[in-house]
Amino acid sequence: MLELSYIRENTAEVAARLGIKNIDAEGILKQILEIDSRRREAQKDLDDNLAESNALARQIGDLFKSGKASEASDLKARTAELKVLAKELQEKFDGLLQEQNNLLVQLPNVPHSSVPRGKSAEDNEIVHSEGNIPALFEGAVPHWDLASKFDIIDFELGNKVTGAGFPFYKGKGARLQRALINFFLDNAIDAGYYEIQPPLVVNEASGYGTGQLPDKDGQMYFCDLDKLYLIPTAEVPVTNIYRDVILKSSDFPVKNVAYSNCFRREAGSYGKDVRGLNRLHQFDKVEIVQIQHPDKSYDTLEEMRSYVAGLLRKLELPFRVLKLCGGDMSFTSALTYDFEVYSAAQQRWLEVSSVSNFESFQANRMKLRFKDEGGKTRLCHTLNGSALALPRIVAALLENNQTPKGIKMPAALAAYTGFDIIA
RNA sequence: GGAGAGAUGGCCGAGUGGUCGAAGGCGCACGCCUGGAAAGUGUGUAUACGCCAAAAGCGUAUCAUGGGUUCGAAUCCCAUUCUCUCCGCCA
Repeated sequence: MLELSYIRENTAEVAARLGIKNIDAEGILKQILEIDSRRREAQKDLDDNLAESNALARQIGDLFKSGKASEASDLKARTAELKVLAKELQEKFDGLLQEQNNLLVQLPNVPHSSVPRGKSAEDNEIVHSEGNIPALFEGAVPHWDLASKFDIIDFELGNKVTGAGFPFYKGKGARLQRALINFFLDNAIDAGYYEIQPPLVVNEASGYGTGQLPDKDGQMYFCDLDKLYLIPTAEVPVTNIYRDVILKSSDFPVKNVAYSNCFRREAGSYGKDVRGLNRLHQFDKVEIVQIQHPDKSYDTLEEMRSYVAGLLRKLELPFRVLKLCGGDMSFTSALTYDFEVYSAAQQRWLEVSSVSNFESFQANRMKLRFKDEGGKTRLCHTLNGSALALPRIVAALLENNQTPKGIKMPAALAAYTGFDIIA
């Protein structure tokens, strides 16, 4: 959620920046400010009323103590009037505040000034490419065929036991998963991240804190009986650790890493996008989360970007980095880099990581603040990124490394898998 | 799941109807003391919103959450949530 004071002081700029996300916000901004001035007026009236009531209550107390009961009764008549009025004023104020919040939560984060304009994924800017696209041998097949050929991932079994999008990993497939998780966690720890194992379900306040709620309600699995949501990413519990927290400047940077299962309903997905491992309802991901001083968050974003690049390099996967255009960015992000690996048999780029700076957008919702050098309480900046999401990495590893003799593992992984070929 | 106890500031903890945003302690910050440190000592130390050009200052709200009683609620009543103890069940 954007800060009201920021909107108030930079209205034109907010409107212009939201234009990069193809949102015509002028109307809603105007509405917010109009309600804001009415809200403040209502608050003034209410506060004045309550101040008078409080003063009278004190007087009545004093009069009672000094035995002047009749004078006290006279004042009581006035407090009764004030009380009726206070209720009305309170309702008016609450209504306006509610109205204002309803509008505020609809506004997405303001994109960074470097974000390119654009409508869709077509308009994303490729800022980096690396690695060679492998030339596959005659008879190379997509990963879903490799999965069944070597019996390492079983989609049919998943369909039977649970449903589409919930595969079983078996034998060397399961070990490869476990190896990747450990590989990613160990790398993160070496880079200074603190490992956390979070709960896989969260309450409503947490969903709201990171911005999944209210606008992405239908994308999360929900346990109705207990009113809990299955997490779509570890970002949700790990960032919410800091909900309603005031950090010290010396706490920066907070660097956390968490491995978790992720659950996504993926309503509305279809076609080749969901084939094989390309889009699952349950998958594994290692997520890095940082909390930073506002002045340093963009340096941190670059640091995270180069960290993720390093992982892909070690895995010897060809990849490219995209700076997302306004139209393709998430609701909460100010700047996002997507990492895509080339999956050679499908002959397409697959998104395996998304690294974002949310600036103070999440922090404002969560009331995550810090005391700055001058002792002032300010909102922190939050960032996160996948490092990495497993399924598409597995897809690319299987496809790119297939040979007539089997699937070779990159050297960096062999120590973790305990084997160097799936045959 | 059954029975009971409880929820107060960063932490501990006092407070059972009035001047209580809240004693005291710890912690933290700054100063004094010291060759330096420790100890000692002094001062300060919640958050949000509003008024004000701004600071100072002032106002309002907040003692788990939401309602209620009262001129007045941390304190009384009701509901909800959570925590702890005992019993049961259990990886």
